[in-house]
Parts: sequence; C-alpha cells; structure tokens
Amino acid sequence: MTEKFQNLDENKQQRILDAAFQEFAENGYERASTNRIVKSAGIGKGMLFYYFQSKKELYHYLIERSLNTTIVEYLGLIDTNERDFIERMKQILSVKMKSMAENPNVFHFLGMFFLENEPELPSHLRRLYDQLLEEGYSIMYHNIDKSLFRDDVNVDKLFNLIKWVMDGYQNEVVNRLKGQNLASVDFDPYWDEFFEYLDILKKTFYR
Amino acid sequence: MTEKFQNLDENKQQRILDAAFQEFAENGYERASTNRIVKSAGIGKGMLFYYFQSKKELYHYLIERSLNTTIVEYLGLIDTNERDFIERMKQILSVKMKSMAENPNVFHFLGMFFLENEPELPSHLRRLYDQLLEEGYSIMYHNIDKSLFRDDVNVDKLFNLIKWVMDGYQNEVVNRLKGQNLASVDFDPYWDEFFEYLDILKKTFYR
Amino acid sequence: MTEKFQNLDENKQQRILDAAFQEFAENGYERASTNRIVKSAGIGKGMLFYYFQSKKELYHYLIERSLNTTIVEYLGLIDTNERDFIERMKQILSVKMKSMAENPNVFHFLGMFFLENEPELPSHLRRLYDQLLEEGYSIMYHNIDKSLFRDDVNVDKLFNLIKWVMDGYQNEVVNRLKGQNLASVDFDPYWDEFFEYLDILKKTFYR
Amino acid sequence: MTEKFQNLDENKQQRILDAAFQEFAENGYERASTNRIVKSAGIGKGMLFYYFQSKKELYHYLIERSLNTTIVEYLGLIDTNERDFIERMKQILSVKMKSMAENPNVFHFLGMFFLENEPELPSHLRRLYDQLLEEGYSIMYHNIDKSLFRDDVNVDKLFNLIKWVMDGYQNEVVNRLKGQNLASVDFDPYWDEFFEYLDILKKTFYR
DNA sequence: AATGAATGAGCCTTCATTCAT
DNA sequence: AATGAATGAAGGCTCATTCAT
Repeated sequence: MTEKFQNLDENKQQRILDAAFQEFAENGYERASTNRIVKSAGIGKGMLFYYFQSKKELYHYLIERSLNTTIVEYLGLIDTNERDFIERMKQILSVKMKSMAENPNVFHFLGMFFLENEPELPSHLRRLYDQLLEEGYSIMYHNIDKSLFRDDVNVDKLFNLIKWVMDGYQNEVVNRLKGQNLASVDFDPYWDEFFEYLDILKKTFYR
Repeated sequence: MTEKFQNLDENKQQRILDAAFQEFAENGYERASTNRIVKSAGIGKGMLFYYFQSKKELYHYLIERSLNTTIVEYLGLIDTNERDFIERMKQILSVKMKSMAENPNVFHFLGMFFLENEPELPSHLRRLYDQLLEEGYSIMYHNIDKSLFRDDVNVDKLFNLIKWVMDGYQNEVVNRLKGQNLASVDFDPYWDEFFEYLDILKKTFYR
Repeated sequence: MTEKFQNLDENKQQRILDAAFQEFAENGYERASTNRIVKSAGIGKGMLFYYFQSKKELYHYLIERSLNTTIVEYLGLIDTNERDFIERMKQILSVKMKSMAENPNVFHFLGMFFLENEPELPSHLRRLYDQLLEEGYSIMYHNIDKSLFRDDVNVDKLFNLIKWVMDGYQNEVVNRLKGQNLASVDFDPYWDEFFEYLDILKKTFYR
Repeated sequence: MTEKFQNLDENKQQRILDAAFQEFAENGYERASTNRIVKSAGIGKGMLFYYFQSKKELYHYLIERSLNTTIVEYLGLIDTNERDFIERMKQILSVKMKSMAENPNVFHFLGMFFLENEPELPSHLRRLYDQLLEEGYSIMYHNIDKSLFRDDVNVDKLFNLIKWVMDGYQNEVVNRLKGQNLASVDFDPYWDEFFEYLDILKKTFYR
C-alpha cells in the first residue's frame, strides 16, 4: 500500500514525515491540512496522494510508524536486569524524556493520537497497538524482584499505585510547563522533586 | 446575550445543549461543526446563530454552564466535616462518578475543555474558572486531619500521591469502559476494587 | 398596498421612515438590512412585512415618498417670477441645500437611488419619475427672460452649459467634503466661490 | 501573489476578468458575489480563491489592473503638443469614449470605484492612485496656451467651467444611452452636438 | 395588530481529492 | 514520477421572509 513512499530516498521520506507528524500533532486529524504538509515538505500536491491514497492512509501510516519505530526503539533501551520496580520506572521515564527531546513531534503526535479517540482503527493497527501495550506491560513488570515490597499488601496493586503516581507527576509537570518551549527548560529541579516522591514510595511500600 | 436561548422551552434547550456538548466534547472547539449540532438538535440552520451569535459564544456558554451548574452542584455535595483525607477523596470520586453517569457528555465536554488550552477566555469565565480551581482545592484539603498520617514523610506530598492514585484509577476504569453506555454499567465491582487500593494507602501512609 | 402603513399614527410612521431611509441611504438596496431597520424603528420584525409585504415594496414606497413629498415641496419653493436664469438656478441650489440640511437622510437616499441603476421600476414609479423630471425642467426654464443672453449663440445650449456648471461645482464640493459631517460645515466660503463662477457666466453669456 | 492567475491562458483570464469587472461594477464591493463571478466565468467554485486568496485581493487586483493598464494606455494617447485647452479636452473625451466602447465594464468598474470611498487601500494602490490623479491633471493642464482666453476673467476658473461642461455633456449622453449596447451606437451625431457646445465655449471664453 | 422564533438560501472561504499534462 | 490546476462539499455566518402565538 505504501511501497511507493518507501521507495523514496531517505531524505525526502524524512521531509514528508517531519511535515506530516508536526501538522497532525499540532492540529489533530481533521484540522490538519494536506496543503500545509506538502508545502512544508516541499513536494507537489499530487504526490502525497500518489504515495498515500488518502489523508486517512497517511495518518494510519504515521500511527504505525510512530508505534513501531519509535516505541520499539524506546522499549529496547530499558534494562530489564534492573529488578527494583521503582528504579525500573525511573529508567522508563528517563528514556521517555530523552526520546521526547530527540523526536518532539513524533512524541507530540502520539500524545495527540492517544487523546483523540478515533474508534475505527484498521485491524493491523489495532493488533499492533495491543501488542505494544502488552510489551510495554512486560517491560515494566517482568523480572521484578517482588521480595523488595512489604508482604502485607498485594504487590500487583502496589505496581499500579506506583505507575499512577508516575503518570500523575508527569501530567503535573506537563501542565506546569504548558505553553513553554520544552527545549529551553532545565529539567533537573523536576528530577529532584520526582526523586523525593520516589523516596516516599520506597519508604512506605518497601520492606 | 443569551436570553433568547434561555427563553426557549426546557425541552428544546435540552436537545440543543445535548447536541452541542456532545459535538464539542467529541471534536474539540475548532473541529466541532455547527451544522452537525443543528442537525442533531433538530433545529433550523439559522437558529443557532439567532440564539448565540457565534460558535464561540455558544462554546463559552457551554463552558459557563458546565462549570457553574455541574461543578457547583457537585462541589456542594462534598461533606467537609469528614477529616480523613482518603475518606474525603472517596466522597469526591463518588460524587464525580454519579455526576458523570448523569451527564456523560457534559463531563466529556469538561474533560475536553481542560485538555485544550484556549488561552483567551473572556474575563468572567477566567474568573469563574480560577474560582472553581480554588474551591476545588479547598474542598479537597481544607479541615483535613494531618495527624492521621505517618510523621516521617512530607504530608503535602502524600496528598499529591493519593490524588494521583485516584486520578489513575479513574482513568483506568474509564479506559476499560470506553465505548460502553455508562448508564448500564454496574459500578459495584469497581468500587470494591477501588476500596482495596485505598486500604493499601491507609495501611502504608497512615500512622 | 400600503394602506396598513398609512393608517399608523404619524409618530410611528416617522420612526419607520427615518430608520428605513437611513439604512437604505447608507447601504444601498441589497446590503440594507431589514433587521437593522426594525431594531432602529423599535417595531417587531413581523410588522415591517405586514405593512410592506417585501423589502422591495418598502424600497419602492420610499422612492415614491421621497420623490413625491420631498421633491414636490422643494420644487414648490422656487419662485418662477425670477426671470434671470442664473438667479433662478441660484435659488434652486439654495432650496436644495436647505432641504438637504432638513432631511439629510431622505436626500442621501435619493442620491443613492440615482446612482444605483435598478432598471426595473414599477410603471407608476417610472411615470412619477418622468413627470418629476419634466416638472423640474419646467421650473428651471419656464418664464426665463432669454433676452438677457447674447444673441450670437443658441440660448437653449447656454442653459445646458449653465446647468452642467452648477452640477459640476456641486459635485466638486461634495467630493471635497466627502467624509465630513455636513452639519458642522460652514458653507459661506463655498457660496462665495460659487458666485464667482456665476459672475463669469454672466459676464460671458449675457449681453 | 497573483502569479497563479497570470499563468492561466489568456482566454480564461479574460473570462474571469470580464465576469469580475462586471459583477463589481454592477454591485460595488460588498454586494458583489463571488458565486456569481465563478458561475459567469464558468470556473469551479474553489478556483477563484486558488487564484486570488480572497475577494478583497481580487478586488485590489482589478483596481490595479484597471488603473494601470486602462488609464495608462488611455493617458498615453493624449497629445500634449496641442496647446488649445478645448481641443485638448476634445481629445481626452475622444480617447475616453473609444476606451469606454472597447472595455465598457472596466470603465463601469472604475466609475464604481471612484464613487465608493473605501479608505483602506494597500499602499501600492494608494500610490498608484495618487500618481494617476497627478498625471491626469498634468495631461489636462500642462503646456496650455492661456493667452487664447479673454483676460477679464480668471483663467483657472474657466478651465473648471470647461471641464464641468464636458463632464456634464458626457453624463447626459450616458444617460440617454443607458441600457443600449454601446458597441452598436453611432456616435457621430453626438460628436456633432458636442462640437456645437465647444464652439459656444470658444466664442464666449476665448479672446 | 403585533411579536419574534423559525427557516433555508446564500455569503466568503478552506479542504481533500482527482486528473490533464 | 511529478506537478499543480480544478472540483464541489462543507465550514461559520447573515438575511429576507413566514408563521404560530
């Protein structure tokens, strides 16, 4: 379906992807303009539809590409030899932020995608999506040393609690920084604050 | 400004509000179509602009209405004599879910509104919004008995942890139920599960 | 056709006429808004169409009324005992300006009407229009003492020349004053300038 | 800005210009309908905005085009070696009428433009407009032999009188011919009549 | 007589998609 | 492979006119 696009030289592919990721990330699916994409990518209007058939197919290709490439790379960086759950989560967050800094508009795109609930994904994307949720789950919880946790509570529930706390802190920071250019932000104070929360979790959830 | 709308009979007002809340909730401000709203509300094309002057005025009216009516009602139900933070949060969640079940699209609308950061609210809405944030804060934290918590960690951070856990659990449930008609859901098992999480928090965060 | 309007009490008729004359004068036929007319006249939307059937009928009524009433009054003030053509023209201009000061929006309306070339006047208006042109002609040229003019040129042609000069000067002044509020203009210098032109005409065209 | 339009084949450009000039000429800026223009030009609804971006840009293009092309051509035909003012004016009128017969709706358009006072022209149009007023003035009055006129009246005032007479006669003719197709009119009798008026002016205003 | 809510055509403009070149 | 001109539906909004009350 998209071989025509894949046969393009690397450079042009990248220009198109950059333009498209950014346009969709900033405007969401409906409001995104194929006109702006081709202009920003420096290609003719007809080619976009020669490569992709329709706006929707382009969108799906971006979803696939961002899930596949980006998340796969990102999950591969997690060291599952680390058996301490909280340390593992720290790693995940760290990789996430590095990746966000490297490919901001792919990340922005994925964020937009998770927010918009487009219900009718084609099945191969549905499958890919589910598979990645599962792999993500595995990378979070596999080979964790449960013996670190206190034994008077259900450990799986503690996992959830910890995950929610990390999501919550992340959202909190995103909200505080809303509107700022992330490239210019010094994240160190946020890491320090974050570690204080993790210390509390260790103190209360670990043996 | 909106008297013409307010003078309509209850029934028609409701049909328009339902249509508009849902359309904006599902699409956000820009992508929402006034054409779809009038069709779904069963009114003529011109009437929406007879009642509201512009799409933006309609949107602001919905914000005001959802903030004022819904949240005010909802905050009023919280009993601030309950001094136990976790019990207080339980109440809040309970009221929230009841309200969500009663007015799902108003809730959905507010969720969308909080996510889109439209910076240029008219000042009366800005004020209303700030006031509600403050009242919400007060209703969460005022008159809480901090002596229930262990004294070897910062209590304010514990508050945040608890709040994030509750948000996290809420999102989890919303995700699990996505697409189902909330009116027909039996929430009891979710409450039971939720209480188990709260028990853990009590066991670990309280003295 | 318009008896219903004619039966209204003087006061309300006047409010409607004022509003309508002004709206059409400022915007021309198409752009004029019946909404603004009823709001400015303080009547309900339905009544305008009860009195007049359609926007076009209202417009035609205003044409009739402005031609009939205003121009007839204005023509009646000209003293046809004045046998000097140039003095007669001076009178005409003077009456015109007085009338313009008294009913600025009726005048403005007529100006607009002459500029817009709506070709399809109903026949009674067509007749009225032609009749007034003729009466205007008669009031300009009847009982003029042609013996004042030099006899080596065609006097009727001189009449035309004089008329065109007066029209030309009038346009010139209107252009110079474009955008100013006419109520606040001191017309004396224009009269002085105008008389200088008339002196030239007398010097050159009279014996 | 308008290259896309300029690249069209001559024929289609002309159809669009004809349609647009006529629509604006007949209705003025606000009332003119882009819908009617595209229908009358036989192009698709979107193309007008592909060529011109907005109704306003199209309007400004027409102004520029009519000022530049038409008036520049027309002023270039005047022979300023003719030192007799009345003969010079004859020339001007002759060129004007030829031009009016060739491009009646461009002429009509310019007439409409001079009547509507849209104050906010873009500066390049403002400049063009001012420059043409000046050139027009110069072409009328430069190198005129004032010694031909009688010396007992102000010559500049005589110039004005002559100009107004010519405008007046022109309007008179336009009014008489209103509604007829100008291409099929035999103008000779009008020229003859006109020369009679000029003879009178010469007889009375010259030494 | 009087109101003003209701309608739907029309306004300018944007957009995804197609197609001649 | 590639361009960009062409299309027409849809966007928010205004308007003359009608009609239930």
